[in-house]
Amino acid sequence: MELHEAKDKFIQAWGAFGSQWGINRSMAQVHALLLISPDPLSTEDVMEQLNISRGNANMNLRALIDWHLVDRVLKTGERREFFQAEKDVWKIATHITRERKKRELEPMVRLLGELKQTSGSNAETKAFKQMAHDLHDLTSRIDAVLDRSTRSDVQWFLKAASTLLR
Amino acid sequence: MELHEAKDKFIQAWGAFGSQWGINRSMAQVHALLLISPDPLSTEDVMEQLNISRGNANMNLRALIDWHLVDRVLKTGERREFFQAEKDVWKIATHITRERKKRELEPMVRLLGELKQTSGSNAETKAFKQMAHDLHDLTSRIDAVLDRSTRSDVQWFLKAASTLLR
DNA sequence: ACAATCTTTCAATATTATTTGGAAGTTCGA
DNA sequence: TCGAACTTCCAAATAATATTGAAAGATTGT
Repeated sequence: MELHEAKDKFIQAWGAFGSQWGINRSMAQVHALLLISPDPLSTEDVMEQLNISRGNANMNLRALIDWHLVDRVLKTGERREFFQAEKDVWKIATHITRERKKRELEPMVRLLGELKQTSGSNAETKAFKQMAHDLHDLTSRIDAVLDRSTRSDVQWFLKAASTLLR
Repeated sequence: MELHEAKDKFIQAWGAFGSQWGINRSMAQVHALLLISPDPLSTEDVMEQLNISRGNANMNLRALIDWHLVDRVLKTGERREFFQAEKDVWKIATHITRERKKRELEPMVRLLGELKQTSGSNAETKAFKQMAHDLHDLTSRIDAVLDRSTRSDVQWFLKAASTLLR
């Protein structure tokens, strides 16, 4: 396959994949573009290559910086900023995981913790409390794991599971 | 907190959570409603309690059945169907994981496998191939783990990680 | 076979999310 | 301080997605 075709497929696929996971298509595409670019790109480069507006490029670049997936880079003698993606897939995975944990998992754990103390003891309330309890237990365990596990723990787990269990 | 307030909060939160993860709000809300209901509900019950149309209720119930998150139940002497959610949180997690693996992860692994063989050897192509290779490696490891890991493996991992690493 | 009751489909509509593009803001060097 | 070069903001436009509701399709008991 030719490079430009492959790049294009990758950008499209990453965009589609992202939008199935609640990340907007452009943000995922900008990320994809930076991921496979050997050098940092300017806002204009991103606009051109993806055919998106300046505002859109800017907003998504900022969001990616927020997520720690992209860094600003200054080139000496250049006024404008350049952007460069983190290329280490483990760091990418970690940053995405941490960010979503903070934004989505933690609030859910907190809510479930409250809900499992709902007052009452009829069948309906019992079913509700049981579910809140079980979900709280699962989500808080996951939360704890994400807090404490390191890259090497996860690598070990993935390796162990994918070889030992073969 | 009162039951009806708690139920409502849970349904809203589950709906919002779902939509951040690419699952539509109604599907997640129907799921939430069934999760906390001690008895199976009919389509009409779902329509009333969530204020959604018949078509919408029906479509999302079918989708939940597809995902193996909800079962049809027949009550003797009743013409219509009732619906009941799987209540075991581990089974819920497993079914969601398996389904998303099949729909999203597997196609991505396949694509990356192709892309990492792109022809060429200049800096741009090399950067691209490297990224495709790294992502393929990560995603296929995750894929392998999801294939082989059982409930008890995961429970063990979560427990070990959340207690030993404390 | 019919009527009653329930389920499914789908085109129209409504809602929500994303994108645009121009205006305002910022920074830097002369 | 000014103007050039760039970045950010945001209201309006557009696009994508979800929902409705009425009609068609099934199924069951008589």
